[in-house]
Amino acid sequence: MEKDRFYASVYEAIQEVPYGKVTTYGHIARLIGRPEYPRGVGTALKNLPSDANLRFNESSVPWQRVVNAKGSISPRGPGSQRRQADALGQEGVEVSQDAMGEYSVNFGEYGWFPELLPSEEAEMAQEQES
DNA sequence: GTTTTGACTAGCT
DNA sequence: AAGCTAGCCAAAA
Repeated sequence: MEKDRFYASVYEAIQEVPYGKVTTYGHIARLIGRPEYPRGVGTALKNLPSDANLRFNESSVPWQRVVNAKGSISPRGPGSQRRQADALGQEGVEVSQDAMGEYSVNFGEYGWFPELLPSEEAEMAQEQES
């Protein structure tokens, strides 16, 4: 199904976000060729399986490295924001919390926004050979 | 089945 | 500058 391919693309793209860096839902959407559907990236993450036997699951996909365009951790279930903030802190990403309780990261220091996925660059290089 | 919600965002007020 | 809208479409209701 098309949606499954979309999910897989989302997970694959997120796996290329480097340790200690963060990117946005919108950026992932653009990287996989669906610039108009950043919301789908969020949906895919919401449905990320916990089952360790599956190819894509909570430990194989660095879900914590995805934040919203404002640089903050998107609100969802209670405690979930805190969990993500902790996960990021674990890998050296500073997460600050404002008076409103909103967690955010500094893109200048931690942002990761390539034009192409590293894997795609590799393919491009491959084609150059002759 | 149909309708509403929502890990979103760029563009307008 | 803070808030609203349209567009998006899978999930949940």
